[in-house]
This record gives sequence, structure tokens and C-alpha cells, in this order.
Amino acid sequence: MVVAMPNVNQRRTVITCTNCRLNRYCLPAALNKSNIKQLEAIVDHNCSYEKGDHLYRQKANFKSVYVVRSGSFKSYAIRYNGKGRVNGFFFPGEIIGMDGISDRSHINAVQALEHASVCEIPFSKLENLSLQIPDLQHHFLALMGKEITNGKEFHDLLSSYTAEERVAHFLINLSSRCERVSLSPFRLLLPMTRGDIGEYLGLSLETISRIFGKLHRKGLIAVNNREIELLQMEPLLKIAGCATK
Amino acid sequence: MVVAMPNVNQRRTVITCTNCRLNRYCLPAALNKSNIKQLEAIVDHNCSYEKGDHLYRQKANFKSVYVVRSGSFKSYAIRYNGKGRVNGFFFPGEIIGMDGISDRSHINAVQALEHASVCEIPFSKLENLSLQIPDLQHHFLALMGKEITNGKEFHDLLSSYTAEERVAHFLINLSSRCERVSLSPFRLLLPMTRGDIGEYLGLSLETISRIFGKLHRKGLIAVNNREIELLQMEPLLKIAGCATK
DNA sequence: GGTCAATATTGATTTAGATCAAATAAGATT
DNA sequence: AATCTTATTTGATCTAAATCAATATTGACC
Repeated sequence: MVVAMPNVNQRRTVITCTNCRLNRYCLPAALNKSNIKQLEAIVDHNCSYEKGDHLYRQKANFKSVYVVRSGSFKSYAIRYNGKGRVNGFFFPGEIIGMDGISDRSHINAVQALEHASVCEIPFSKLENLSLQIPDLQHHFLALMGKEITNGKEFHDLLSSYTAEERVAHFLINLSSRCERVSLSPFRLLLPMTRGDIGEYLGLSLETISRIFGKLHRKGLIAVNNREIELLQMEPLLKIAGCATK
Repeated sequence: MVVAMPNVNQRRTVITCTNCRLNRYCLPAALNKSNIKQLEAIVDHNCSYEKGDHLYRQKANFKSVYVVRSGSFKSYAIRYNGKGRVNGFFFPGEIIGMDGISDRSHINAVQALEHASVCEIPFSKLENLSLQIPDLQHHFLALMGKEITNGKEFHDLLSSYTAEERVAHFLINLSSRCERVSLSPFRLLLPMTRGDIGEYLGLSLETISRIFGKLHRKGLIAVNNREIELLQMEPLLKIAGCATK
């Protein structure tokens, strides 16, 4: 029975904001070293989930926000009338839980799409720290603002884009989120089902499948089950309604 | 030429947060009297607009958020590909401008739908004051959080509700916003066109008109051009997908 | 009050995408 | 490896809402 090795491993896997590979995209991005230490002190860096596990359920009390460290999640809600399903996907470096800030209760449930881990940030502690660190307050307001503008842009997508435009936009969006965390922006490994994508984009799962086929036939993407390769970005960006510059 | 009267009028019309009829719904809601004085000091209480005037244009620099004092506004954006139109309506007590917080540039334009007035709150001053008044920080975060959850709920609406459900939801939503500011929740005076509503709900203006007709024929509403009377709330709430309790 | 432009209604037709229905294919479980 | 379940693709049909088209109404402006 060897004792030394596990200890060494354990020491190696102590993740803090200071040494986290995502710290450039996360809350520490706006902070100096001493402030990051203060932030580290309130963060729980060690929560992991298996596929299908819930980070929280609908109507759960709001206590914390979470930053995805690895893996991915989907958020969904079942409304009073049974309507409404998947309404968000979350990848490394992204913040989960803002759906609970206003009412102190989560309007969505959030579920892991694969093995995943998060950092948990108790919200009241984050608020207190934000009073002391202006940069932190400023940055968190900006992150919430981004969530609001994303919502507005999604409003446009759902109210005026065709199925093909929505799917192209979805792929382009995923691509840029991959790039942000140093993954290939051209080879996407979708952690979600066609059904999830359909609910998210307001389309049926059959339509998602058909549009993938259509984009494939046009030579813009290669589809191999959950692996999607983006072959021609320019036309994709154009369909997605993104400026190509 | 009488000098006294205008002076008296002017004195009478000096509006501050302390005496504003909307202060229970606005930022002061969370503050004690001394804090409200501090807030007053950074707010410009005197901006008014005529129908069609822009509060700000798309891509304008972000400097302030605004609270509607009277009248109403719509927000809209024209995307790169010409898609996307009206994506929000704003009524008294509601905050405009959060679409500019993250990028320091407004993604939407905002236009008055009728004679309207707002209070302007310079955002950097609001941030500074939030550092000194924890209740203000907390409340503003809650307001931004509400904007986020509204966006998520709208995502569901656009991705899974039928035309009739969307229109019913729109009317119910408007009704509760009227009630909040002590207006009749049963008699709505729409400041926007059928076209605006259609863009907002992802439907054609003809469909809005037809659904109004359909709800009228069902006896749930009375329609007289821009004046809509809600006659039977229970069935409307049911169609809108709201819990009737 | 009359003219013009903007807004709203209503009807006829079209269509994008949903739904229904199999048939495969991929993963999980034993 | 065989079985079962879940996910995906593909085809046929249907339908909700868009689009096209024509009035009708309202409001703005001279």
C-alpha cells in the first residue's frame, strides 16, 4: 500500500482560481492577484456530476452561481401548461444560475449532459465581496448584462430566423464558444441530442436532422452522429446572419 | 404677462425620487430615506420625448440606464442580415438600457411610442453608489436578474407557444404591468401597432389581427382599435399558460 | 372638412416546418 | 455477443401561420 502517490496526486489536483486554466474567461479575469485570493476564499472548487445529474432542480432555492469547469450542462423548464423545454446550454468558463437571482428561486432546472464539474460561488458572499472589490462588481454586472443581450439576440433568432438560419447560428455560436476555451472551432462534439437542440431552437428534432443533412449536402459541414465538422465558415456565417467582415 | 404662475408650476413639477409616484417600483424601492437622497443626487429627472423620438440608437455608446416615468417605448434592432425587429416594450417604472451594460454599446435602439418621459441614471455613478449602498447593489442585481428570467420565459414562449397562446400571454403580461402602476388591468390602451406586436411575438401583423378577432368571437376580449378590454381573465390566463391558482 | 398616409381587417393561397410513421444506428445492459 | 433502449435519419402527409391581395378604417396634416 503506497501512501505517497495519492498525496502527491491530491496536491496536484488542488485547483484554485489562480492556477485554473479558465481564469481568463471567468470572474478572476477582471481582478488583480490579491483580489483573486479573496475570491478563491469564497469559491468551492470541487463539485462534480455525472451525465443526467441535476446541478439544481426547477424551483430550488437560489444560493449560488456556478462556473462550468469541465463538461457541459443544459437548462430546461417545464411551464405550468407543460410547454417549454431546453432553454440553454453551458460550457466551460460559463456561468450557471442567474435564473435564480431575482426571485431567489431557480426558474430552470440544470442537468449535466456528460461527466462535468463546476465551481460553486455562494451568491451572498459574492455580493459582499463585490462591495469591497469594485472591479468584481463591475465585471459581474457585465456578465449579467451579457446574459441579457444574449437573450435579446435569441429573441430575434426565434422570432425571425428560418430553421436553416437557426441551426447555422447554433453551430457558429458553439464554434466560437469552443474557440474561446482553446478547443477547435471547426470540430464540434455535440454533448446534446437532436431533440435538445430542437427544443432550444424552437424546431422539431426531425427538422434539426434534416437541416444537418441539407448543410452537409451543400458541403458546408460534415456530420458523423454527434461529431460535426464545419467545413466552410464563410457561407455558414452568412446563413447564420453573422457579420463576416 | 404673469410671472408668478409659471414659477409656482415649476416648483410643483420638481420631481424627485422621494415624491415620485413610481418610487415603490423603481430603484428607491429597496432604499431608506437617506439612501434615496443619495440616489436622487445622481439622477436626472427631466427628459421628455415625443412619439417617434429615439431615447438612443443602435450601437450608441452606453452611458446611462433610464426609468420610464410616463408614456411607453419600444426597443428594436436591425441585425446584420436585416432580421430582427421589435424585441421589447417599456412602461412606467421599467428600466431601459441594460442592453448596453456588457459591451458599453447598445445593441438595440429605443423609440418612444407616444409622448413619454424618463429619468436618466448615469451608470458609472450608479455603480459607485452601489458600492456604498449594499441594498442598492442587491436590488439592481435583482432587477438585472429579472431581465434574465424574463428572457428565458420569452424563449419558451417563442419556441413552443401557438399564435393564440402568444397573443393571450402578451395581453395578460400587459395587464399585470398596468396593474402594477395602478392602471386598470382590464382596459388596455395599446401604444404600439399590430405590426410591432407581431414582430415582438414572432408572428405576422395579420395573425395578430386575426387572433384578436378570434379572442373577441370567443367573448374573452373586446377590441376597439387600440383599446382592448379583457372580459374573461380565467380563460385568457389558461390560454396564456399562466397558473390561475 | 378634405386629402393622404399609416394602420387594421379580412379573404385566398402558399409554404415551412410539424407531425406521423418506419427503418436504422448507436449505446447501454446483461 | 445478444438484447434492449435511446437516438437518428428519412419519407409521406398535414397544418398553422405566412404571404399575397384587397378593402376599410383611423389619424395626421394642409
